[in-house]
Amino acid sequence: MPKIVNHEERREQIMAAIRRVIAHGQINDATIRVIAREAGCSAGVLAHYFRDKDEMMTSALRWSHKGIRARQSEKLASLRGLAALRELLLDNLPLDEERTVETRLEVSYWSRALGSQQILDVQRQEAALLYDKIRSLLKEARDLGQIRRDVQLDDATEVFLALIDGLSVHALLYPDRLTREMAERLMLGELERLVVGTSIEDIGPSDPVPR
Amino acid sequence: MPKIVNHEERREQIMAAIRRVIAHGQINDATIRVIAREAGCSAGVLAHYFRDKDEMMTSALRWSHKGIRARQSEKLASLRGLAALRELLLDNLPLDEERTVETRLEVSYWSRALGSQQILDVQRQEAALLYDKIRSLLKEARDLGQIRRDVQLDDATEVFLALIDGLSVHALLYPDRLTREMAERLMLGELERLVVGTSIEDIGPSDPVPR
Amino acid sequence: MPKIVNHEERREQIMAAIRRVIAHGQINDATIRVIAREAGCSAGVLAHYFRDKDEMMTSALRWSHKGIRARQSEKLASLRGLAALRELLLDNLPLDEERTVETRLEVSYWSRALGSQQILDVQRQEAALLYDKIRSLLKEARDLGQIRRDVQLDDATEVFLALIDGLSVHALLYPDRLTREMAERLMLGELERLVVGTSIEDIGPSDPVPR
Amino acid sequence: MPKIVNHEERREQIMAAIRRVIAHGQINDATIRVIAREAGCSAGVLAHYFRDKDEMMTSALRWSHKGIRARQSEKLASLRGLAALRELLLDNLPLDEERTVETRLEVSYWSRALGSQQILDVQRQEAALLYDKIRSLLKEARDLGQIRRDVQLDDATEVFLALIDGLSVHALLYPDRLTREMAERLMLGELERLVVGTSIEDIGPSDPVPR
DNA sequence: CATGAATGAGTGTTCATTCAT
DNA sequence: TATGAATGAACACTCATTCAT
Repeated sequence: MPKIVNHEERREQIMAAIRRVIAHGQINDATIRVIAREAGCSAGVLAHYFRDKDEMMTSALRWSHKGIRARQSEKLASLRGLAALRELLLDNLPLDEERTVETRLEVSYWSRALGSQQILDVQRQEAALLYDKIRSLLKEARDLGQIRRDVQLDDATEVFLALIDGLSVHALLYPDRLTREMAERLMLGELERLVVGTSIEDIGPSDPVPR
Repeated sequence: MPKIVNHEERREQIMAAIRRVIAHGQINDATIRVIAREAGCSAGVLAHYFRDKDEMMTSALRWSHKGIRARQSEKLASLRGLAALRELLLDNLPLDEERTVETRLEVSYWSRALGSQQILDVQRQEAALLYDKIRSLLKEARDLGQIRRDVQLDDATEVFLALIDGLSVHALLYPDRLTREMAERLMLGELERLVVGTSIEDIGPSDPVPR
Repeated sequence: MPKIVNHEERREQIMAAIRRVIAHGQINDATIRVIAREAGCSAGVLAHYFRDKDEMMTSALRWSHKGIRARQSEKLASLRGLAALRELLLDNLPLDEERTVETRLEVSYWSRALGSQQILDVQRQEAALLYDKIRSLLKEARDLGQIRRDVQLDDATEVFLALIDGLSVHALLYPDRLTREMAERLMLGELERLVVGTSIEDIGPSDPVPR
Repeated sequence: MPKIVNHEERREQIMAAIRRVIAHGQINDATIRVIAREAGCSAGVLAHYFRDKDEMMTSALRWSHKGIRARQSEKLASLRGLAALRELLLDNLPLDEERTVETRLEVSYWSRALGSQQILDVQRQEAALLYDKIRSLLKEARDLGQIRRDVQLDDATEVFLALIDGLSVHALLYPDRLTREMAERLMLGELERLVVGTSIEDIGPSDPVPR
């Protein structure tokens, strides 16, 4: 029998290497050779696990999205409505190292998406999932009477999505101006505006996560 | 000093070529040869006007910023307070072809900024200018009694900056989801929230620009 | 000795795969991986049956020659002199799919022979066998009084060998110009020139093979 | 002004290098780096003169054909009919070093033609030119009463083409068996068969060229 | 100033081969 | 035996840069 290798596991090791490379520098640094060195293998081995570099990069993006979704699923598992929305919005900000890396990756791929339909599709699809999640949580919160009845779901969703990416890119590029604390506070402030009668603080502390 | 005029003119032709190249495809397509062809000159000539490619790309970014500032200066020349702020916020959205190209360029450079201190500095500096402008207009509007007294200037400025880039990147990548009209409406909606007693419509129509 | 039988059987499967690969495309397409896939086995297995790729390719050529010889032996088993020569000459032309594949293989290896003494030796050896066979059949035909007494055996043999490969390569590369029918007719015409007093048609029909 | 380089001259230098590389070894040895070294320049420079390697190889083949045609044009300039035909047939055999190199090149490309429509087209086109030339000279010779009235032009042309390539490939691969002298003699013998009443020797000596 | 030829490092990719399992 | 993972060199090609003209 041949050397037993978990194919998917190996792919993930390589995708993790891509992630680290992009996290350290810029996406253009992610060459086959650099990725291979970061993954601790030779350049040729990458060909066993990815058709070509495009698939490697696209897969790395999808894999990052998958990880984010898994974490958010867990975080939101026991939450509903406003509390869940609050967790989701904050989780999409680069408030710790892990999420900062995710944001770097995302921003890096935006520029690639401008020239690659495939990458654009991956991002569009993921953005649509986030859109749906936010919108459904907004609706749930409204149905639960946690936020104002007159909130326009579609508009509010778009604004939150814009704030997520806007605050994220600014916290990433200008961390001295927009600290993690400020980003979190501003996002919570926007959420509080929708809340009926009560202050956002009543929802509970952000960290640790309320359950 | 005709030489200097020609020199700068030639630089601008080249930077305009870079802009067009990035507008068509992605920033990685902007190679020396492609830029030279787009500028209608030979590849070697670029070396006379720029130290190296990094300076070329950085200069092209600065030049784009300069053009944006010039346009906004003109638009805001006869406006004060809320009306001026409104113009400024809308001008920073990709609501026409020209500004869409500017947004493409900006987003493209974000990914470069993650690996280049020089580009990062250029963007940080420009962001600081926009920050100051928005904040001072917010203050002016508040002093004029156009917006609520309790508006936190720094926080509101950050939120508007986040909305600018968040709505911009979404309008750029997902134009089917976030149309230009929606982006404009959502931005105006956020501004309206700050206005005292009156609706945003009272400020005047967006197009033509009120003077 | 069943192992040895299986071993040779496996070798033949692989060599048959090489033949099919070359038949489809060009000899440079015959990579280890492609051959393995065509043979329905893994790439590594080939190392068990051939020292290296050179031996694989050389063996495939030898195997093709062996097959051709076997077919011709059978065809000529009950023939003598002119009739046998006629069969042999026609069998060396790409007049059906099988022999077209053989010709593709042969022509492909010519170019390899220019850089590989080993392949050159294989081809030289096979060419010598064909030379001897043609010459001996010519002599037999002459001794039988079927062809003219003044035929120079060596010269005529060389001319037939040249016609075989010349007509073959042209029928292969330019089938629209030199059809199979023309190639067969021209070869028979050349043979007829040697025949005494009688027409080549007297020898008998070409298909089915006279016995 | 830039360094003045005769573009076509430089292309020819490179194509000559390709020719030499193939002449020394096999066509697969003709890699970009080897060709560049043989041409005495860096690998990158080849990109200035050829779109890609395919164009390089195809151009080298066309250039070889062009040289052959030029030589034959000169040789045949003052000849007609049988004498011209004789010169043409002999010129297409590898009877000296120059023509041996040409033959090596041609045989090498045959195998490429099996997988490249472009190369096949180049060869087919050249073969068609040679076909036309031989046929027209045969007709001229027949009209001049130099060869038999009953010669079938198309058939005879095909036979001569087959002999050219057949004798060439054998003289190339098996020079010990088929010497240059034999190849020449056999070709002349085939031509003599067509001549009326007279021996081929009456046409004149082969070298020097009769004028 | 302008040219474009030339360079050489670097790109993604392919491939024959080796080897632990 | 058989596997297929791994290697590392070689491949064609691209690119920013240099420089003689």
